[in-house]
Amino acid sequence: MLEKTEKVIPTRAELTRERILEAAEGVFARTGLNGARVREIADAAGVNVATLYIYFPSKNELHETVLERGVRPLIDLMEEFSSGPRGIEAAGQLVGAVMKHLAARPNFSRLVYLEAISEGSYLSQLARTWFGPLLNRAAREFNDRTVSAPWDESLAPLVVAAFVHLSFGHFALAPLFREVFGSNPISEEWVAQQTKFMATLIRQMFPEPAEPGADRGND
Amino acid sequence: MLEKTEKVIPTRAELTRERILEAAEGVFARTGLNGARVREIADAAGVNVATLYIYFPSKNELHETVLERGVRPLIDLMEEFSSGPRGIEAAGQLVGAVMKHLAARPNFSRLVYLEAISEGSYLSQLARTWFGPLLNRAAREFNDRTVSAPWDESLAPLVVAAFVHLSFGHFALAPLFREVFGSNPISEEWVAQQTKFMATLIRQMFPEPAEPGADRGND
Amino acid sequence: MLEKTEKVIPTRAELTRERILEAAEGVFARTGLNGARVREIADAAGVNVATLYIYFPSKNELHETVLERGVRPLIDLMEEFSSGPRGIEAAGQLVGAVMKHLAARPNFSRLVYLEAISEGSYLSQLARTWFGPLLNRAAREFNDRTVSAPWDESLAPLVVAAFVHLSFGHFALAPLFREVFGSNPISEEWVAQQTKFMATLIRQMFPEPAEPGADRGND
Amino acid sequence: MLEKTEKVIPTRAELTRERILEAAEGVFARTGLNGARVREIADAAGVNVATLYIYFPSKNELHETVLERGVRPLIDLMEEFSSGPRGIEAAGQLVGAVMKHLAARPNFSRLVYLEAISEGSYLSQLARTWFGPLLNRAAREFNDRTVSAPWDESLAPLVVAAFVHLSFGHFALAPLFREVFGSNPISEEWVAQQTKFMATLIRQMFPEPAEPGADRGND
DNA sequence: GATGAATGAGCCTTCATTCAT
DNA sequence: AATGAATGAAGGCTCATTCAT
Repeated sequence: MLEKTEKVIPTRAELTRERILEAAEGVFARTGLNGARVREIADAAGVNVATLYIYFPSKNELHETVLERGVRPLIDLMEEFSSGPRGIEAAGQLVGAVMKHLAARPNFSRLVYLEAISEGSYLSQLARTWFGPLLNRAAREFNDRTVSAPWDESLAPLVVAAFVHLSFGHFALAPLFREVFGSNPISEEWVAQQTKFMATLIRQMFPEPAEPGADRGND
Repeated sequence: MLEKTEKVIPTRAELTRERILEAAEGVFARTGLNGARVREIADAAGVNVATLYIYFPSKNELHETVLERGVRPLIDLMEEFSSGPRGIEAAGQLVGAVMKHLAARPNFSRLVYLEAISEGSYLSQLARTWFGPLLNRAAREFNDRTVSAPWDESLAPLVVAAFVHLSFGHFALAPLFREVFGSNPISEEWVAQQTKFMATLIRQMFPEPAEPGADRGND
Repeated sequence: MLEKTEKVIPTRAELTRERILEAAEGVFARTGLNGARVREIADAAGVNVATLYIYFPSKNELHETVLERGVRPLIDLMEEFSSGPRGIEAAGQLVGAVMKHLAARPNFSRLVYLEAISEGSYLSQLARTWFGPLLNRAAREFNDRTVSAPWDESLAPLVVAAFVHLSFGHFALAPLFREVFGSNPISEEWVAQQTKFMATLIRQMFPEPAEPGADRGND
Repeated sequence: MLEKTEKVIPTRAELTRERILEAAEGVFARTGLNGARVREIADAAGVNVATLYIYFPSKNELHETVLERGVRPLIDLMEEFSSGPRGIEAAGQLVGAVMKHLAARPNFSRLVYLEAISEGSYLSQLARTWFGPLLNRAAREFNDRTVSAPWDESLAPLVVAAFVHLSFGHFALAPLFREVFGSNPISEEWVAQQTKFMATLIRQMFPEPAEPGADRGND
């Protein structure tokens, strides 16, 4: 777990700042940077608009801070795992951890998608600090390991991208699938199933024939 | 197919209308409904703002018309396939056709994602007229057919959703992956690979070992 | 009556022009010059907006022409009477004739009021060509004739103004009184009564006890 | 009387609001609701347009508030008089009080006329809350009292309407009569004369035969 | 530190007017 | 003579942002 004991008593100002960020995340996720109204964020945070401007110099910077606040835990996660062991097990655990984090902040996935679709100014930062390192490392690992048809080296980017689609996309497109299937993709059960689904896919791609006794029965 | 020979000479007005729709699709895809500036759309279409309002009563209705124009071909596609044969081959062909259509209109995927993320007013229409019927049918077919572990019935929604992620998401997230991998996901090669990847996944899920002679060679 | 036999066959263009003027009068009366929409006038006249601009160079000039068209008969009326006999009988007849004309074009009274209230550009023209000559002559005549208390010379402008209020105001304020009294001031009966009321006022102000046999029967 | 001592120090916001209302009354009176430019009102009030919209949600509602602000004193006046004594004296005093109020706010008469002519949305409210009660009561009183020819019951609405014409119309048509007679109807002298004129008319209509020595010779 | 009040800039929309057919 | 198509110039209204208290 992360250090929860350090920040013992948050200042009143820190609380206000946090409330604003929380409110902003929701509004940005729902309406996008352009559609978001500062007034609405301030109202949702329970503060005056002028107060909001004491904490953040502009709507754009607030938006950026919201994104930063969202990736930071993911970066921590990645670093944690990148120093740990590799292999299918580790991959599965990373996927699980990411899914858990995204489930805790469903708005973040939407923010990332909005940023990507609109080619926002924070996109390249996102690519550089998280998606880039993670996906490239995963692709390398995929290539180091893959052997059997039908998978081959050229598929690496697609495969790792697929996991982004299945994780972030799961939360970003949740409203669509809720409408289509009548049940909420963000519910614990669905998230758990989606996580399991991704783990299954990993195992399907890397049969791990060498390790007897493990992961029997899948194809 | 539908009459393509009747509308030989489009009216000047029809051309203008089409130009506006085309321009609007691009702007909406890049900035979302809220962020889109009518002025920018008009400029991109090469018409005066007032002209735009001769053809469309409001920005919102223009947006809706753009979405309608995007789904209609997909609906046609679905109907065409729903009356044809079923099976893995057909599924693969549908995936291919959809990918081809999405590749031809990369903006449309973005529009769908934006609509889903922002829970726009057209989302339920999208769910009702296309995603709903298609995905539910696909899920049923998946369940009719699946047998072997690790796949089971409860996975059906996730699996069909996965194909949405891999197709629409491929185009919607293109800017991110371009940044990450340094090459353009919308390029013909990548689209072809992604299509093949999805077909591979289908075959992996439905091994079809029993039916000799059927569905041969579709890879 | 006025020459109706001269304009035997009006040109098609003349008819169009007349239709536009007629429509414009209604729209201007209801919404004022500023509030009037050229499109609405054209629609009411059953012509294209561009057509309207063939007949009238601008909305303002159309407005002015409408006003001109409205005063011209009144000017004729005044000239007719100014060359005729004077006296109470004549005054009563003029009032009756004016009321009849205003009743036939209830919109015109409104236009005059709108022009006066907004101090429109045609107001001084109205004052110079009609209200001025008529009211000043009437005031002079009032002074020539009045004798008995409580009326005295200084009241002349007020008295003649009163007749403007009671005639033009009757039609201009018709919507208010319709609302208040539940019956339509523009109806024939009410107009007749109002005319009679004004005649009574005239007689009250100028008792004419000396002239036996005069002013008989006009009540 | 109402508490005039309570609101000792008006808020800054209250002052701004009042400034806007004052400015709006002038602009609306001159140009009508349709012709009025919000920008012009704001400029006249010395505030930014956005500020205006903090106080009033729309131009229409501002207009309505201006009208309300104008009638309220008249309603107070009416209530005051309706609980007092009746008779010619009282009628004369009411007329005088109304004239005084209208003279203090000459724009209000114009607003009423514009609303009546354009059959605005506030007209029926005006009719219900002020003109209706007042005129109907006056008409009843007229009928209760009148006896002698040439006045008879059916004239009641016309007679009370006449007083509206002579009071409100006096101010609404002021620009016209200024142009015609070369002197300003809104000047104190003219207003005083017009008030006296109306009082004379009242006395003419109700000779008050009981009081010997008064108003001899008219009828 | 927080807020009520205010504003410049800009956005969606409409309007009077023109042009090509 | 008439019209469908198009436009420059506002107009009403909102928004991100600032200032005085």
